[in-house]
Amino acid sequence: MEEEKCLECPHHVECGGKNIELVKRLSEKMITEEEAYYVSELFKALSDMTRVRILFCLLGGEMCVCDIQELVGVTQSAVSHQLRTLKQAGLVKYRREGKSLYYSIADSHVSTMLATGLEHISE
Amino acid sequence: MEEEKCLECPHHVECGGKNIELVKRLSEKMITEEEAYYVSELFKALSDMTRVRILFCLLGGEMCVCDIQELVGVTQSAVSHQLRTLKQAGLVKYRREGKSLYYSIADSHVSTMLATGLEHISE
DNA sequence: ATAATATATGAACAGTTATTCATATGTTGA
DNA sequence: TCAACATATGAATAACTGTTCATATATTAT
Repeated sequence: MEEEKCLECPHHVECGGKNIELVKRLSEKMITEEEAYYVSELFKALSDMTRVRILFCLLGGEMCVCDIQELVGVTQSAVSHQLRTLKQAGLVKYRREGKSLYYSIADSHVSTMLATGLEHISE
Repeated sequence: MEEEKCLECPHHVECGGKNIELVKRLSEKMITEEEAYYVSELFKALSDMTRVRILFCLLGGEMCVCDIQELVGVTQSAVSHQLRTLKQAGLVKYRREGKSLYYSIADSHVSTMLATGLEHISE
């Protein structure tokens, strides 16, 4: 079999070369490094058990920090640190009412991701 | 104002006590520790830039390791390690064809989560 | 059987992360 | 202004994670 050498990606001659077109096509409309970074940062905010539990609390409606602390069962400081991470990732928002801060889910994407994640592990 | 002491959660007398009912109701149908753990592990698998880029590659269809390596631009070893993480999280599956292993997205939940994540950061 | 190719794996190191502790900030009522 | 409460923040530490390097396994062709 007369093998034709591929100058651009010689590797694929070895690999069979079948996917050269696919690879080239995809690499053009591939997600950018920047997008991939932000997406991974978003999921990183969802990658901790305490934060997941906080978010599932908030699915029931807005809640102040001390109530979250009560439900999740970790220290005030830990909750506060984690809420900051969630806020920075755009997953929660808050409003002040007197001495208390009421946190809530930022938008419907968050609920969707949590629901989909829960579905996925239930299989 | 005559304050009534709450024996169960004295804390909430200070916090206003408004949310005692909410907290109690939610804590019953709260996500379990086990579920929260698995959900967080799932998102942890999505929390790395390299793995996100791999998954977005695979949205275009199944692909062998060397093609992924080409598109993502990291070493073979790194791709392989990350594919293992993705496989363990149930995010990808694979089939063998000759010397090559063809990886693909495990199910529609994965595409949903990626799409929702990408939407979320685009705002 | 041997060589070449495709992929996986284990160990090690550098970088990152979650919690804890102590303390600071902001709000309310007296 | 002061005390009490609700929450945030900074530093420190222990645990975890991703990459690299070297090597192992599996498949195919000769």
